[in-house]
Amino acid sequence: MNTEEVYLEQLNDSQREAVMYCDGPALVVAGAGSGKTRVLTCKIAYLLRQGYSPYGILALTFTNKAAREMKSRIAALTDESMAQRLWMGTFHSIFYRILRFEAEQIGFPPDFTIYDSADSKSLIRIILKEMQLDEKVYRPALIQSRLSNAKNALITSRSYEQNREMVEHDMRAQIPLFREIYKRYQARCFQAGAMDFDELLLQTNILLRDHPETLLKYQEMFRYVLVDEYQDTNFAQHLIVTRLCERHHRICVVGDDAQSIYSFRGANIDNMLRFKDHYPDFRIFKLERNYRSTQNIVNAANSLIGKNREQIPKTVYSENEPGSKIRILASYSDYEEGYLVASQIAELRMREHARYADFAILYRTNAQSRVMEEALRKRNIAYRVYGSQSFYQRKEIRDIIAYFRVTVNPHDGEALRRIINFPARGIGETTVNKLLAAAAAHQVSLWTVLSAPAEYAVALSEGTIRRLRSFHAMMEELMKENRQLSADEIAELLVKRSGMAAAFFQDRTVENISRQENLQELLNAIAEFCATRREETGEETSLTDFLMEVSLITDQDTGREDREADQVTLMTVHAAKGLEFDNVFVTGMEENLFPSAMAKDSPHAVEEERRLFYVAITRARKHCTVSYARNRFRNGENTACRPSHFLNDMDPRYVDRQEEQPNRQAGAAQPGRTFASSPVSSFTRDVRPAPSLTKLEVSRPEAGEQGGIPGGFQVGDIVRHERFGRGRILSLEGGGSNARASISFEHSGTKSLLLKYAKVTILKE
DNA sequence: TAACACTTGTTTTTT
DNA sequence: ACAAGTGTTA
Repeated sequence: MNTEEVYLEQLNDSQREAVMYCDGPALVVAGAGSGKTRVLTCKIAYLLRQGYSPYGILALTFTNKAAREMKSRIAALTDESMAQRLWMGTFHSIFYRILRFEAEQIGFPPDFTIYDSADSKSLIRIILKEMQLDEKVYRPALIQSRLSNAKNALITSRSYEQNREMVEHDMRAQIPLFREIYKRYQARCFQAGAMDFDELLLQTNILLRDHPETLLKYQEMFRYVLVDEYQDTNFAQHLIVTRLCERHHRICVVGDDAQSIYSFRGANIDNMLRFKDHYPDFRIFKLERNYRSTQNIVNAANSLIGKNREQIPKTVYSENEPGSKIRILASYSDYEEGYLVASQIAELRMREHARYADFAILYRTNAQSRVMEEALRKRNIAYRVYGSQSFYQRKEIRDIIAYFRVTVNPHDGEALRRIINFPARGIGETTVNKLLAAAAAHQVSLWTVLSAPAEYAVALSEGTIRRLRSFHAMMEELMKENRQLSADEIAELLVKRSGMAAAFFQDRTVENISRQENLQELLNAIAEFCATRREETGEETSLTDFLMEVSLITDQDTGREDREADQVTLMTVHAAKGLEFDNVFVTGMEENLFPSAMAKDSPHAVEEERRLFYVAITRARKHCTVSYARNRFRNGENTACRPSHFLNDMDPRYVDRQEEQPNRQAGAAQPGRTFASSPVSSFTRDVRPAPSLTKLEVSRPEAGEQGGIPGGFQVGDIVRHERFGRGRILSLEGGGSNARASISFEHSGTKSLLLKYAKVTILKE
């Protein structure tokens, strides 16, 4: 190992093996906090050192943010230009790029734009209206998810009609016309030169399936393929990867089945579980040592996930300090929960000299952030809420981006509809409806009708025609100028010409000022983007290029991390995946909230919720607190809640339930009250002693099994246990991870403890 | 056509 | 509680 490969020394054995095995398909099962990203980045650096060209490496990540982070870590290991040249990004962004390049082959214009889910929903509603279907029966959200499922399964609108299973399902679900909706939806998207997220993956598959020479080109181009978060890939993504690697088999996928939490988006753990079927010559690497969390946190999380049936056997362990147990915080109401969490944060911060930035409050649904925010504000605790309404979801930003889209691709119907009368220019609903009807009747785009209303027999008043013409002329002019200008220049022009700038200047209300600021922020972002590209590549950035970046940006990526800002982080558990914090509060642990009520009747879904809870707990490095409320304000009314049964899924040995308060109802706390009558006790009663103890032990790591007693314990040692106090070791039995000690405690009697878990320290030998 | 009040549904997570 | 969609009025 030469000095250049010094980074390999920082890896543990299994990490290093995973990094250095490059001769065939590799499946890396990476437990939470096991250094997965490190393995991926080191592996890419290693490949580069082995002589792979950066252009020959395709690395697919789950979020843009993850890609950015990995890039910068690779840049640190190798150099900036290497990292820059890698094909690294999300499935969607990489294949958007490729599809634009190959657009001709799939019959799309190279400047095709992206419909985000709001666009796609609004298109669905237009189609429903057109077909005169009742939105209560054909619920747009349902249609949308069904569309997505079909596309993820690679069922095109044409094959859908021939798919008996699908069609019969729709009959039963009382939506027999779904296939017609699908057909029209596809036709409209095609006409608009637009693809939704799922279509990107579907079309990529079609491209690779129907054009063998193109497939071959990319197979040879991507000499090595890596996929992060493989457990979250759906069938369409899985198939793309399979196709790209089917010749050379140089593939490495990394994932953790225990953290698969996106099945609602079509993610399928089977992709990971069946990796061996696709690549019989594969090797599996398990990263089982958790470097992130204390033993208590890891053990509690293990005991929880042990309740799931479907999983790859693995044994995550920690050799960090035992740490404190998972604390459970019970409160009377969501309001009180907020108060308690805020107090705990303040207290812990003082005690541990922590920063606010070391804290995270996690919840199942975005709606829960409100109460927390309120509580934090009251205590003057700085915080930052992630998700909810991201920058790119704001109306003014969406509007200006719609202008960009139309400039690049005027047939983009959803974008055009957004801006046709914004800012108001006298083209009202009636007019738009007439244009839309004509477009549908003649099977052309809205823009085409707008360009020549008379040709499509649209009856309009003289004034309306004039206004349409003026709008049309303005857009044409912008499109023309766009050919000469770079993205930042045209953007600025657009803001002025469209009248948006003026509209926000009209009256200086608070909202308008904020809108203006947002607009300015976007312009700054574009300018920065262009400047960076100019520096890096020496080339000008077109509006199309910028749009490509921006269309696939999501909340997850907007995390413009002010690492400096000392703020508590508030986010959903989903959003927290991949992150870590010293102190984590998992809130709202109640039945029908976490696990979600939606999961109730599907064991599958409950397991996914449990994995979600697992993800939540394993974000914590030092302290993890789990809280629930007995009453919660939901959907405009107060609802009584029961604690989540997931709380009982954690082995009580790693959980501290002493905060358990007798609940305060009228009649108040009676310490001696019979268990059966109290709601609290029904909870307490469920705390079975070490329910899965034996199972857990059996599945513990065999690492060091051959060794003797870990920790150097000997019979006769005086030890201290966090809970039981001082004691003396009477005898030792077993070895390695199964080593047990029988300890006689001064105050708590004699107990037999599994040394792996027990928080025992030697006082005197 | 636009502004306003009213009604309605809706909350699970998101590339 | 809230947002989005609908209907009513000027």
